[in-house]
Amino acid sequence: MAKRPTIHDVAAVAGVSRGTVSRVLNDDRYVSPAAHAAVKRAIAETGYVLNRAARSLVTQRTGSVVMVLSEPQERLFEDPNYSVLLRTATRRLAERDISLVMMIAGNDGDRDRVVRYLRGGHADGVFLVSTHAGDRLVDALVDIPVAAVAQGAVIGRENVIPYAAADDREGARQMTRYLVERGRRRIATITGPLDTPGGALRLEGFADILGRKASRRLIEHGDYTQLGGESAMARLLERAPDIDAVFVASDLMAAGALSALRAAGRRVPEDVAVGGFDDSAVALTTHPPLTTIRQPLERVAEETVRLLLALIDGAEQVEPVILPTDLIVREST
Amino acid sequence: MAKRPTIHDVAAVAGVSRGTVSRVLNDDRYVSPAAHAAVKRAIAETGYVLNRAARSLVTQRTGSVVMVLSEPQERLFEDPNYSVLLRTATRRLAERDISLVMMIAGNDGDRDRVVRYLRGGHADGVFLVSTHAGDRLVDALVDIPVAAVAQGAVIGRENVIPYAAADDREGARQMTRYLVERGRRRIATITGPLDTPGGALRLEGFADILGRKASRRLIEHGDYTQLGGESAMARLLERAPDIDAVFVASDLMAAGALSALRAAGRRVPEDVAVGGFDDSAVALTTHPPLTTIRQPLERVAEETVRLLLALIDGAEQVEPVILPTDLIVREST
DNA sequence: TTTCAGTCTGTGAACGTTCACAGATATGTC
DNA sequence: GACATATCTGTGAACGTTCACAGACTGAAA
Repeated sequence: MAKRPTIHDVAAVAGVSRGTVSRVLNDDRYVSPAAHAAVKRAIAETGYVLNRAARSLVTQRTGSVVMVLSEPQERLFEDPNYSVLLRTATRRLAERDISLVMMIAGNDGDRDRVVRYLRGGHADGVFLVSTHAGDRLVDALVDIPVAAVAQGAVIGRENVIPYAAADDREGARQMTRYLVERGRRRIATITGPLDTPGGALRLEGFADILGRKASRRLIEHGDYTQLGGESAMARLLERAPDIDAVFVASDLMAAGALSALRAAGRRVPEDVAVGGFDDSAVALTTHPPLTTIRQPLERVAEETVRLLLALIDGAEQVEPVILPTDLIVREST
Repeated sequence: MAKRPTIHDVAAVAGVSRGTVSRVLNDDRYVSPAAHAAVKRAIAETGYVLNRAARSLVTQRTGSVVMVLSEPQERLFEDPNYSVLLRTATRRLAERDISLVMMIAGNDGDRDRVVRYLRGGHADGVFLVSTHAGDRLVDALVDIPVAAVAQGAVIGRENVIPYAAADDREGARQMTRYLVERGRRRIATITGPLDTPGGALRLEGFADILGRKASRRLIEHGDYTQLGGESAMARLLERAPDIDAVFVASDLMAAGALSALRAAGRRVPEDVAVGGFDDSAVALTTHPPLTTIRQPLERVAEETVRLLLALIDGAEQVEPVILPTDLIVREST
């Protein structure tokens, strides 16, 4: 197993100097066509691959960004949205030869690890996913000279961390408006945790349409899990047995709500209409299939990456991006 | 924004030499308690963080591992198993201060990128996920001096790439045996792609129990997607209308099968019993909830990581690990 | 012919570590 | 008391790049 060829080997084969090879590698100006060709040929011949560590050492850039999942285990486990995010971000970054490092920040120990990693300059940027309001990590971030963006607003830090997100509030309005138009009169909602944008903003959208009809009695909170949705629905039915529709802030919770309704002997959609949010894969496996709000997740991920790259490239400031949602009507309403 | 402190700064503050600091950093022998304490204090005081690039340059180790998803987009999108894998691997590796880099190898261009990355020595190990038989990447891997393991056997390369996996074959036997015991007489199956272990081995397990009763007529193939399961079920019903049970090689496909059965007016489980595989989140959202085979995915991921770490630490060879599955009975059978 | 700007190339120094070695001190054995 | 051995510490060199600089060559303008 021969040693890996270095820039010196390439230079020797091409009959030029180290510097010229480096210039070719970095697409610098001022390289003669002849030298350029010779270097390219030498690279192919020797099978040379650049040593990133060596480059990093002098440039102070790493060519990598960290995706931080600030989420307790359970959700990550259930939520299929992460996959889309991960895949899209990996792809887009790979195009720029930037690699994506995964980190999980479920507890304070994890968080410290992330902070240490970033403080050590091991990454050029951070990509926060599903970060909750008040997350210490976000506060630590402002002291670290690293580009940072979030997928979905970080509640309370909207102006600190740029983000791309679906229009949660308008999406919730679309669904609520639709339920009203279908003649539903007593519409309840099951929200997500209120320290997440999906929790807070979707509730706001719901309230936007219903105004004072959105009474406390008709609002119940879930944790984005199926079981959470099920028990929230049960509580709702007990407190307000006369509801004829419910807007659930995620498809997975909606699946749970369907079980609770079935257990209570309510027919969907005849007795109670159920609207979800996400248009994830579950929306199709439930019976009946869910009417829901589709988020352009892939585009959200793409835009988030775009913002991050802009910051890494030196942009002083970037504007948040909010993308429109679509109402998808199926049989549950 | 002051410059980041280096090992020299720490040495100066602690009143020792570079070498001693390095020894403390690497838990080397031969450091006096006094020096050790002084260095620790200096590290805390200066806020020093090790520069990995510099270390990498001299040690030829990177402290990172690549997880390669060799999968076309669609599956990744739907399969929730990835999240478990990703989370568990990230956690376990983080404990050893090894970071996990994500790469996707959906097409040949991607694959070349991965090969180049590994050939460049940018990672100490590779973690293959859901690699299909005949994947060029695997062949390229043998020429590269990098530790490699797979989650799930790579069909045809079982002896080349060590792996950890659930006992697919025995799991399929458990389910098939159970269906037989419940008195089902005409049992069909919907397999996964036969170039994946989940496709091939689960079919083998099915055939192990049924013997010659597992006729071609009763075997249909899917692609692990819900839609694929739905159309496979439809084909099966057309070809063999008298079946009274079906073993589906994944929960997601089973969800599709349920739709097809409902569309054909068959009751589940009265007319046709349906058994899934995976015990993923979908198994609970379907109606009725699915009887299925639980895979110890978390342990599979842990074991895979363990094998990888062993190889990185210099083990010459490691043995594959196969973990037992459990039958989970719900209402679909 | 001289001067100048533009193009191209090579070279030394630096980035922040680890490693091998050499030297110094302490501990034990005959 | 002499010697070997174990423990501890500092130092120079190396890892493979990039960057700033200096010098050489070209062609055009004065």
